[in-house]
Amino acid sequence: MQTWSFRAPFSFPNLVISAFCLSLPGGRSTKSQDLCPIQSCAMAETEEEEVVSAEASGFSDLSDSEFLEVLDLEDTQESNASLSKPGPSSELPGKDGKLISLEKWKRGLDVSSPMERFHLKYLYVTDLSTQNWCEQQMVYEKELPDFLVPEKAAVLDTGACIHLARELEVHDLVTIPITTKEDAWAVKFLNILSMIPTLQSEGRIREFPVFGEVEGVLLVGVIDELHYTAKGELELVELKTRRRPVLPLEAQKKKDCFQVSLYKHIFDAMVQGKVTTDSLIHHTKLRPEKPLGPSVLRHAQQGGFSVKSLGDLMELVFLSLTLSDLPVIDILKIEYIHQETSTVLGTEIVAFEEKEVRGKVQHYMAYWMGHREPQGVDMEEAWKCRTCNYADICEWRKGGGVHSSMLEPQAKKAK
DNA sequence: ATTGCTGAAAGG
Repeated sequence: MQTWSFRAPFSFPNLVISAFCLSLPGGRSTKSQDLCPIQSCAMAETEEEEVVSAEASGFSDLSDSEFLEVLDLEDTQESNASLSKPGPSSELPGKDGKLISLEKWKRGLDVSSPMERFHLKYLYVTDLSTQNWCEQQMVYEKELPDFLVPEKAAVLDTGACIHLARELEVHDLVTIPITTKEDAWAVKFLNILSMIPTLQSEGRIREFPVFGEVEGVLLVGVIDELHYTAKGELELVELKTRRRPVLPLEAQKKKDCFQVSLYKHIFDAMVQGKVTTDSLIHHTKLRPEKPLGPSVLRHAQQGGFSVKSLGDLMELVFLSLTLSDLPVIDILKIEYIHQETSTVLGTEIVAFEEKEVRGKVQHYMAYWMGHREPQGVDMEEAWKCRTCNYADICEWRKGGGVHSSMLEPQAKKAK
């Protein structure tokens, strides 16, 4: 059983409180809720769903988080073997008839795109911002998911916890049991349907889901906060919490700017009606006619939406996005705050450069579509390797700034 | 006749 969080407006009727059902045997949940002391306090148990509210605050220490890292070890996966071996492998056609796996065949020939190789239907916005930091590192993370060193994990957990606390300032979280991906998307859509009117009436929402096809790939993300300023402009705020009370380096800022630029790119497309249900269905392979689960249906009804299928819900979302007088995002703001003290370390107002963003996205997607090899960082940014888990095995480093699969054997430094 | 398949971000 999985669960998804419905972001319930404080005015939402008939909220039920309930037990948390997360029981992935052997798996690790990365949900911030599970780590965050604020939530364990807030858990009350009655029937079937759970509401978390901001009232039970008072988090600060995160000693459980290291413990959770241990569970991560189960997450292993096959190590890549075929990558360095171009050309047909042992599974040639004809041998014992017809049992050739097309997938393996293509993989052996190195024909498939990274999207196919990693079995990805879509990418997260943060995949692309990580790619902006170091493409090669991002590839290794997909290829050989590794475990964060505990200290790094603790910083992430603290950040997640602070974000959760802020989210709970503007709505409750109701955990909804789901069984299918259609249900998961339905909850996402219900969140959108309830957030749009909230933004228009109250002027502020947090954790707004965005999605849209960009350069042929579906991108999915969540906007930290959207609000209207005193002047009536729509402002996006991305909060970045930091372990140390210092401003980020330029490379970090660049990555964060790119992240929020992507959000605007996608959000604007959504409210302009450029994100179609057909495109979404095409990429996600969702089945709009598949019946929704009972808990999702109940929540839809509670929200006043008379829908029977995911397709209905998608239509509503499309209409709500395009007919609610939502403007495009006027201002992109990043706030850096110190984790421990909440001191504001700095604020960036990002100038949205559409052409530049498009160019970068095209370049990044070219990798995902299999049109080019991944690249690591330039020499000047080799300092990034210092904190990279994959530095020891990195083919980019071995090649001295060129992917070693691109090097001619003889061409290697004749000294 | 059968469906494999993802909460995104968390920070450097």
